Amino acid sequence: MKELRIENILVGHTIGAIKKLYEQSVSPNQITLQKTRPEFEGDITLLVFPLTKASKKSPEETANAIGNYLKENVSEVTVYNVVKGFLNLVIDDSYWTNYLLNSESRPESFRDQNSELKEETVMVEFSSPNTNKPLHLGHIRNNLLGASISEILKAARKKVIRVNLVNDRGIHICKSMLAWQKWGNGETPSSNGMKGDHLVGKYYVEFDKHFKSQVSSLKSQGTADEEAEKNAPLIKEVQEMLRKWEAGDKEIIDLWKMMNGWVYYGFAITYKELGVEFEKTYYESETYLLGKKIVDEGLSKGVFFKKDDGSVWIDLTKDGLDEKLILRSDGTSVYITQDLGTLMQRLQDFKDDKINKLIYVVGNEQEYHFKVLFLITKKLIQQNVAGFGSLSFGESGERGGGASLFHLSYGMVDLPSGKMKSREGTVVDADELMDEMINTARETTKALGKTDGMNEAEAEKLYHNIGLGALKYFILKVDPKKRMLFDPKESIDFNGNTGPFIQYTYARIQSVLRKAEEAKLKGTSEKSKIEIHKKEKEVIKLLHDFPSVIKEAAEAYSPAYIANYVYELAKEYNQFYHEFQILKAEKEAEKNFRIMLSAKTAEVLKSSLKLLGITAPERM
RNA sequence: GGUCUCGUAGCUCAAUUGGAUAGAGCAUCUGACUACGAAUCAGAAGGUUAAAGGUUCGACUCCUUUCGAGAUCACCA
Repeated sequence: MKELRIENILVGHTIGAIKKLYEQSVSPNQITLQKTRPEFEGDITLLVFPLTKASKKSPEETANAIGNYLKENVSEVTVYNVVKGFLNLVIDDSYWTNYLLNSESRPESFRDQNSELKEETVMVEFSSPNTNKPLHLGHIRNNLLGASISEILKAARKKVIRVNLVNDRGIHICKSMLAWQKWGNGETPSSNGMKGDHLVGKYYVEFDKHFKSQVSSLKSQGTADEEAEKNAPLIKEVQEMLRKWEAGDKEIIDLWKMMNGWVYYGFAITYKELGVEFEKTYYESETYLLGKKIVDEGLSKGVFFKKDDGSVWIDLTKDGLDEKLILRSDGTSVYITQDLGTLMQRLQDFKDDKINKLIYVVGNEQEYHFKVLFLITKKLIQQNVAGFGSLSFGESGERGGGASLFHLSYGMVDLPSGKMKSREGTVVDADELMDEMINTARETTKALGKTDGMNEAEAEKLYHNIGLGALKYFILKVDPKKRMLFDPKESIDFNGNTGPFIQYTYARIQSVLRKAEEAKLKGTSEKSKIEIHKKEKEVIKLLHDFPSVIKEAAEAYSPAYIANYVYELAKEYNQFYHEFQILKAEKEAEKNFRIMLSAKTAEVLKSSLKLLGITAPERM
């Protein structure tokens, strides 16, 4: 059953007021409502400035007239006041208490409450690791964003398909392979106990070390910089290895399969630790050939053109860009070729799901790449290449506007020393960072003596939840578009605006609720009997905001909206908790009402945390 | 050099997309546990929103210029 929300009621009646009072019609988007600032009396404020065009009266006069109309016609509006062009409306307590009694707070329930949201199928690509090195902090941001946005979209009535794209082939993969072949002495993850992805990463660094020393010795013999980098024996060897790989050389393929196997085993552990899952994983090695087919067809239909050396290009000069390479002169594919193949593969695989939107969660360093990819897709659709013409995919990377391919471009995670670079060893390793967080959680929890009555397994699970809660919140609370700074020397906090703060608030409420149950208090309330206090109303108002916060977060693709909201709610509740007694309240009705308020708050805290991929512990 | 982002308290981040006196946390200082859980709460201090113009009822937000930081412009991914 859908409740009519007060905002909708007010918008409707404000339009009515303008019509009645000034014989003008205004559209709903001209009506702006906002929360009343705490220093003024009221719950909701209507901005009348935009309406003075219709009224042709001063803001104050207009505000008073509308205020009067709303008070007469909307039973929920009890009192109003006007400050400059701001019309502050007081909403009757019964509206808030009714909301509290009737609301449902599981994210799934908002699928119904947010009924104006469109139901559609969205594919979200994220993670997208390379198999030549372990995951680092940058990948963590990517994974957490992808996972969280998927949850948020689900709560906003979308059907979500999460996909990973593993970059498992190419020259960089061969570098690790060659280095292992030369200097590995048959070392394996089981022989030295190293996690597979870390072992392979070690040889990627090893390659670079030897390569650099070859380059510098060539340079000291008088070779020019560029020449040295092209002619170093190691680079020649690795190129030869890639050719053999593409030719299907058994020895090389076996080596590749073995080492990638190590990496996948390592990744699986990291993903499990992070709590990230996918409906399907794609491998570049399985889609790049399909990309080449698209290029062939595009060539014959005039989307692409061939240069004398055999390389294939697209001319994007009319679109304000450049000529862009699609296929190398030796016929091997590049990144963008593979992306086209993967796109087509996905559309085929999920034909029955009728995908409306595909979101690529990829860093902002690749904005140019996606601009090009989307433009190429548009041209392929126009020429009906590879069946693209029958699809509804658009070209736009712009937010909104019904665009079907969207690059969710997020900012880099920087260290105080600047950008992270794998080869230079200036990365914050994902596994190490998670371990550190869990250790800190373990130490802090023990120091606070919170493990009483827990067995070892429960305690370990708790440390994991808190450590990862801190890490996830730390990363997700920042606007995805903005770059963020991480200082490894300063450990992530557990106090203040943090994940554990919210988890603690939840656990504390659970403790109260357990005691309430022991005391056989039901937590229901006859709303009319009690007077609600300001702080209680503030909490209810925040609970009331939850559905619209989900909607906004989904539209902006921003988990930060959820993080900011849930922090606000936890803070507000804690203030209430300190100010009022719950189980020891004077009147029975107050007790029940406050238990109810606490229980609902806990539900929303848990639901919000879930949207961020964070677990709410029952005790901590 | 072309294109694109960004610049808010000492530090890390907010500001409902143009709305009221720019808010939080950390760090610093002060106070509150014999209490339904102190990973909490209350308070103090901290700002010419990089700078200068402009647009309008109203600008951290939009436009122009300057300064500063970063990304990108590969037969890399």
